[in-house]
Amino acid sequence: MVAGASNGTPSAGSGGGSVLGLDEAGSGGHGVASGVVTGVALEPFLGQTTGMGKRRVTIKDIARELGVTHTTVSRALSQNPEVSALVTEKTRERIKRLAADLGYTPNLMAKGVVTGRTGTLGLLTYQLNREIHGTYADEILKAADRRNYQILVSLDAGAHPRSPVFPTDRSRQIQQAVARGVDGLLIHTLGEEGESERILKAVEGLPVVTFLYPTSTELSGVELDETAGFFEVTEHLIRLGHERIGFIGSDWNRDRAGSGKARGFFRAMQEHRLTPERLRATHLVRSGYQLGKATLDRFTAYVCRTDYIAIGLCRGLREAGLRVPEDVAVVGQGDLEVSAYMEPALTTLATPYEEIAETVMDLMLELLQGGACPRPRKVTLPPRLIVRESCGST
Amino acid sequence: MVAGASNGTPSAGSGGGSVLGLDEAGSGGHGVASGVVTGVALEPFLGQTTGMGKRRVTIKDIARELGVTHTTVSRALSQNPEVSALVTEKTRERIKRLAADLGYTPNLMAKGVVTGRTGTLGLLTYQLNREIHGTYADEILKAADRRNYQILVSLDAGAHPRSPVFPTDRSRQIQQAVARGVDGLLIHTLGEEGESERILKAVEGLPVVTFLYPTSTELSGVELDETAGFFEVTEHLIRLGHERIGFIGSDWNRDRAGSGKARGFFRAMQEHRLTPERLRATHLVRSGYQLGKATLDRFTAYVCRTDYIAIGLCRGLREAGLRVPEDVAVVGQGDLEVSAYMEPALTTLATPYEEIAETVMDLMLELLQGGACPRPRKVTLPPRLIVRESCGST
DNA sequence: GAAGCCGATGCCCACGTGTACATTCCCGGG
DNA sequence: CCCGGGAATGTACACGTGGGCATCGGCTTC
Repeated sequence: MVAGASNGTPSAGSGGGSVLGLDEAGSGGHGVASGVVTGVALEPFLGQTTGMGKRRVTIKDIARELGVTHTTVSRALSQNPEVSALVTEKTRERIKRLAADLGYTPNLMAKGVVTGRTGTLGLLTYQLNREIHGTYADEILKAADRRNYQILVSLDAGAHPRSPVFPTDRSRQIQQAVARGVDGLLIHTLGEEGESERILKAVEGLPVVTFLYPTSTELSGVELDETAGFFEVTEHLIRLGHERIGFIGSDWNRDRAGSGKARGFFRAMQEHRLTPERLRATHLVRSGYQLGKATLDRFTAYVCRTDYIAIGLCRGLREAGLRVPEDVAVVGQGDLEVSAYMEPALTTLATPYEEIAETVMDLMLELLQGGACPRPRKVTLPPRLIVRESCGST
Repeated sequence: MVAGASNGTPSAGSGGGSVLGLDEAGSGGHGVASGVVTGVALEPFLGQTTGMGKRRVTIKDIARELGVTHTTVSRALSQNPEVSALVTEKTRERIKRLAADLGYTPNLMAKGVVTGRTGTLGLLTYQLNREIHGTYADEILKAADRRNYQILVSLDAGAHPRSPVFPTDRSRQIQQAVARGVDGLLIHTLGEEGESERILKAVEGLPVVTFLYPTSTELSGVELDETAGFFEVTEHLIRLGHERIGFIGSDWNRDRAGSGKARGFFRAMQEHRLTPERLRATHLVRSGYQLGKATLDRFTAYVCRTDYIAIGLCRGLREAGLRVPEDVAVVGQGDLEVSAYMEPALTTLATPYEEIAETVMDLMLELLQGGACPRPRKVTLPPRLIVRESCGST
């Protein structure tokens, strides 16, 4: 069935169904049959191996060629300087030379069986086509690469696309990663209360670092200090002379993502003896847009939960006859790629992705070296205020 | 030293030194000294192993407990029905039961050492925070998951962020993935001419499937039939009565991404005896915007290389006093998440991400089973025209 | 009743690598 | 000259799993 029509005469215009064309997109479950332990297969079933390509070069090959034992070769190529010092300078050079000539690459699986370490970490994350999640993944991948670690990515396919924080049971993904032999797990945003316990149970003592919203007290994690960020951004507006400032938060009660942001806003307002007021937006651009058209001149400034909402809000306000930033100030959060290109360019709280990723990796390495899980550590990083045009500088 | 300020009083604009104490944040190369083979370390150097948590349960444990040999346990838990049938129903049940109770998870590394297969594939891709790349990654991950394969992601960190198709030497990433023991490699978009040979050399006979722009004749790949897509979309406009249609393509001569699109457009125009005309946009939204404000009523319809350009164009046209779609029709390509929410909602050529991912995985499995690389196969899939509002239906 | 056969299981080795311990070699001090 | 000692290398085993072959027991078949 694998064969596309590549000729130039396409078949009418797919006009019918949903505008978005999501048509219950199928390609179902692929019939996972006999689960061994938990009812899910951890690995594909590979028929009999048909002698795939040429065999890889091993240390034994090098040893035979040079008339030494594989032990000597192993030592000569060891990453550990103490060990590689055990072999004569001359022999070591001969070995390295031949290894390079033969194109030897160490078999990390074999190494993993022996040492129990693989140099691979599992990353549990959500849909990568979301700019934010994608950026986190990017930075984690880069940070890991700098430390010579590789990343096995597991997508939480069970998460509902509509809600960015939707708890699902990720123990299957965890189990797969563990079986594959990851040294530790990096987890993007925990789900509901029970999840940390489930995770801890599933990983069996493996180091775990969470990021973004790590609520567990038992797991190490890096958190974004949204309270501090929204405090700062609110103060920024107050310094600019605004007094009637509205906060556009989430309408989702269970969404813990909103609470820290609201807290920072409220705290700043109260500290300056101003009355904090809160609006709610469902999600994404459209919601902000409607709000912008409706609220008119009740406020002189808005603090938005996300850039998405801020973008929609700006448009709505403009259509309602208000100018941004001359009449109304708007700030967002997240610093999307488009935010800098908006007119006016959006003032926003940027997430320090790279710093977070670096910290996540540092915590992980710490756990990895510190042996049997020391007390879990929490790190909180503040977002960075990027002042552009949408709140009228000075 | 790792301790963020989590109280509500942020310390001025976070301008000063690094909050984390990472000082000179780079955390550079991690002191990769003695490259073994090519001068880059393939693995992190892990000090001596400090007895990490509790030992995993192995088949030997199960065997000892039940008074059988590990061989019997291995067979009982085998994925291969022929093999597991070798064990008595009763014994098999006892073994499975105990395995479940003990929380046994197979050590896939050990399995990998003996079978030469790991059930892991490497994915070489570009920055994931781009919606398009992220979506490809998402769908590849899902398709792999359905087949019980796991994905090791390598980012082409060397690629320049400005250009989506920037050739860099990815042999290091490939080498790492190979060492880690992937069964095959999925590669997003080849770079310049020489790259396919370099890749083939680096993988040493490992199965490779490329997607999006696979130019090599030696590697299997799944290609998007942009020519057919742009032919279809152009015909669609012609059917709606348009005659003066402009194509907004790339200004980058070396960008092979543009050529297929242009070809489809030109072919459709010529077939209907119309004069094809071509404009060039640098990149992204702004470029389309400027074009929209400038060209005025030279055309009644525009075919844009990407949705980004189409979005900018719409805005530019509107500011120039033209209504979309009443005065001018606009179509894009890519079906971004926002495209459906624009006003007017954008008519566009959607990429069949899921279908592509499924096909990529099918090709890969074919290579994996077919043994020593049969002739490389090419599959070409057409994009799907999604008719919304921006070209005025009927 | 013996030969043959098949089903179930055990024994042993292999995979590629790391490492504790044993061995060899070389050199200097007595 | 002998012996101690350290440096360089080899030997042997381990890691967890899979598979070829041997073994053992019970059944059928003549």
